Amino acid sequence: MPTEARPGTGEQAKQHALAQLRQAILHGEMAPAQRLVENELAEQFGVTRASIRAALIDLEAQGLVERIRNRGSRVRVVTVEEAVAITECRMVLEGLCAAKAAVAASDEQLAELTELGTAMTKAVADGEPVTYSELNQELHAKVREFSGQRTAVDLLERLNAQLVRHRFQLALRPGRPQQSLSEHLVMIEAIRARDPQAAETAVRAHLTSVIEALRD
Amino acid sequence: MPTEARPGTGEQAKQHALAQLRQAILHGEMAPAQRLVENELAEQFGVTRASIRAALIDLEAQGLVERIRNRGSRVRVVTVEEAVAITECRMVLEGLCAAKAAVAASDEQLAELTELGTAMTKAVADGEPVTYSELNQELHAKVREFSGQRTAVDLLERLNAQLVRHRFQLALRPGRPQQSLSEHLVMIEAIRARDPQAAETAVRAHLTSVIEALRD
DNA sequence: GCCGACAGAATTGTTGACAATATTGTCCGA
DNA sequence: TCGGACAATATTGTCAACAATTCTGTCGGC
Repeated sequence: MPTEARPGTGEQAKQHALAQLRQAILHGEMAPAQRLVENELAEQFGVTRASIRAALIDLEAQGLVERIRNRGSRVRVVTVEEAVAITECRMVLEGLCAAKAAVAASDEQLAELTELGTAMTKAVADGEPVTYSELNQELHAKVREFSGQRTAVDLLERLNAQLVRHRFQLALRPGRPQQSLSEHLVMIEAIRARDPQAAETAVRAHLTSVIEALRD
Repeated sequence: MPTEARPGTGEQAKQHALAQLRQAILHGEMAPAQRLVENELAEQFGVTRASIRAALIDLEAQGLVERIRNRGSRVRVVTVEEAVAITECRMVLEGLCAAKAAVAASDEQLAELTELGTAMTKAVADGEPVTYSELNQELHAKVREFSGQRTAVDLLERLNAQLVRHRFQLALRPGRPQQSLSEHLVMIEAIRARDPQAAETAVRAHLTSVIEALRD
């Protein structure tokens, strides 16, 4: 998945440079259900309509945009129920990754997790929810990476991309970081102990809590 | 995901008619690593290259074909390790579905599962591995359907599509249907008992056994 | 005043041709 | 005979124009 939007020198594949459209959506620069007109996008990004078209097909497959026959494309809106369903899938898949990571991670990687844990603790103590949210994502990403389960990682990245909008809301909720933090620390500890069963349980407990929070 | 290939009357969207390419791959009509030249496919299916192109992008997102810059497309070959990784993901996701189905299924739906169980028992007794394999898939599909978890179902269908080639090999292995059958019956019983925990455990036990079988 | 039909505008779907790139085969020299 | 450079070929990537479809606004009839 070439999400690297680095059109700097070669500018060889403009269609890949259009993965910046993906970034635009992920960064919330496109309104929730904004219409995506191919011509406008083509002009905006300085490429041809065919490239935009290919990019939109890609994004549709990733569940980020919706395309209706002869009617155009919109950025897909994820309802709360969908967000819950997605998070349920995340729950079991990340549980799998955590269990694998507990077995497969190197000692250096374990140290990285520990480091992240202290950083997150500090972020919560300092009352910086944004920093915490970023560290949060980094932690989950590292666990996925250390699992070596490429299939699960692919699926999870696809799922996570659909949740950007809901994630922000969650991080800013008062009291939420505190609960989240303790759950994460349990998770890290389980992986450090190289106990796959405990790691999976911890991850599922955490995401169960996220689901409850999502339901408001 | 409009995989409905029904070009019968309108023949309106040729690009959708090209989802028959998907069928061709799934039915094994394309060699394992066969080259897929856009021009050839365009002529073969009687559509333009642009449509084929869009279809290939779709199939790439589904993990069925591989596309390399300026080099073309091939049908993706799934190694044994990948098949194991995919099945691990299936394991946790189907576990989720089974747990949900145990709670959400109607009594009629439970009856359907029971019926399938007896049919599978008969197929094994009669020594018909092909019939058994079909019933097997039907059972898994029904469990997914009854769960009402659309996200998980989408992911699972994507994953299953990548396993077609390996599935056949497995079903024809001597002794395999017998073991598989008993695992399936446990699974059905757990769902009928409306015990989500037991259902998830049963599914995971079954797919763990499949993974071991995959490893030869 | 309301409803259906019709024309106009906007947008996507499709087509064919052209440019960029990688592979393959060939030729020359050592 | 072997190795490297170079041309020929095949294939994908990109582009602009055309056709088909859908939506919008207006008009005429009831």
